[in-house]
Amino acid sequence: MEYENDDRLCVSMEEFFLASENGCSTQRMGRKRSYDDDTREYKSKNLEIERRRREKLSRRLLMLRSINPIISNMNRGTIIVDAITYIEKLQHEVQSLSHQLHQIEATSKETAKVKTHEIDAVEEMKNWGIQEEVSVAQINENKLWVKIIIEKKRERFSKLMEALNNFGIELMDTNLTIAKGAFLITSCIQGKDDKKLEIHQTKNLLQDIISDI
Amino acid sequence: MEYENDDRLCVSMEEFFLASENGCSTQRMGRKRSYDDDTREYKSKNLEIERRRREKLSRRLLMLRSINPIISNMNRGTIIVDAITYIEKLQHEVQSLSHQLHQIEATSKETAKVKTHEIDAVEEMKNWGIQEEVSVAQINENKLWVKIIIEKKRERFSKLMEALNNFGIELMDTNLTIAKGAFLITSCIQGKDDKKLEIHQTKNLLQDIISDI
DNA sequence: ACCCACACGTGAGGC
DNA sequence: TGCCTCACGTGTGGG
Repeated sequence: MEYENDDRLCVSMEEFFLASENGCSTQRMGRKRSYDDDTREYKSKNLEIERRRREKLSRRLLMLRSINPIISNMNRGTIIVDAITYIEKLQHEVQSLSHQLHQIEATSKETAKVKTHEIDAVEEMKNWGIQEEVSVAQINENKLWVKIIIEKKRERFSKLMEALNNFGIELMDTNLTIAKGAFLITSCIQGKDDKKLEIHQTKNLLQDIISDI
Repeated sequence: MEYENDDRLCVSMEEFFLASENGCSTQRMGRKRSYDDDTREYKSKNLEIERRRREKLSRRLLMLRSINPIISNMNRGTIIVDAITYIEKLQHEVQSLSHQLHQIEATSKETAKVKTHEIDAVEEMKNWGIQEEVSVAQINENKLWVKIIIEKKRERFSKLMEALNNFGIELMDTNLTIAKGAFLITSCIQGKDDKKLEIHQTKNLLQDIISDI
């Protein structure tokens, strides 16, 4: 009678439990007795409120279980202990991940700190009257010769070589001279996999790369 | 916690029914009294076990609350709902962090993929009969001249320059030639802040650095 | 038969 | 006062 507005969404066990209880229609014995003797019928006023409270707590417990991917059993106790272990697992995971991330960030900050040591390369180049320059010449059908003079910047040489490698250009007998705030790079280059390199295209490519790094 | 020496015991079944029938609310006192005279003493056998169960569940709930930094109230219900929101927060955090890390890792994998292109530097050096070498010579009171021939490895030149910079050694007019699987590095060096460099110490330092990178 | 987990109704106590 | 939360002892169904 009191169960007719039971809109709980439960899963198998409890649902079955409740359903059987409903179907059997056996009320609790104490309640039944007090209901038979209808002269009294105390009913305690707390009954429905308490029932709502239990219901709400049950819903929340199921909610807690539903967002936990690791469930060993659907006992009330194991739901909580599973939640605890899951929270600990997540905490460790977050800690580990943020540690890794922080470490990576620290190393990048370290290199950034070193970068501040080399601010005046442009000034030095200007003082020595050195101009930036990109020259490309043909050696033979497959090979080109390049000469690059650029401002000295940290990692710039590595980045240049990497970029050329990514564009399918192979470097041979490369030479790098660092002096007076400038990089002087000379190298023979040729395309990988018999790819032909054209002089003007290559020069434009080099200038594009250099302006990016 | 203080329930161990709680000597309130249960009322017998008949007594419970009787109390319900009469609507009389004297159950707890009657319970104690029924324990005092041991002629009745039904005790239901489930009592202690159920008490243990409640106790355990309470402990676990407290445990769940203790590992949760965000607590709005220590109600039984709010503990659970706080745990739910905390788990969701942690899940989002893990997802975000792993996403960031995965992105960074993807870029570093890109560079690692490039590294596989340069596995045979040692072979090439051997084929050309090139030996690794570290030479140091004195130019004047403050300056040394160094010549280094080492196997070509990615980032090795940058690391060497960085290491020397960290050791307080300034490089001038550095020259790097890359050919036949080897790096040929020549440079003038001097100590920063008028620090004197000794030939043998410097050579040992160079060899230590090279063996590390 | 036993054991376990749950829902129940109720009184106590805090605010 | 009333409202809300909790612990209690118990009945009951499933394994």
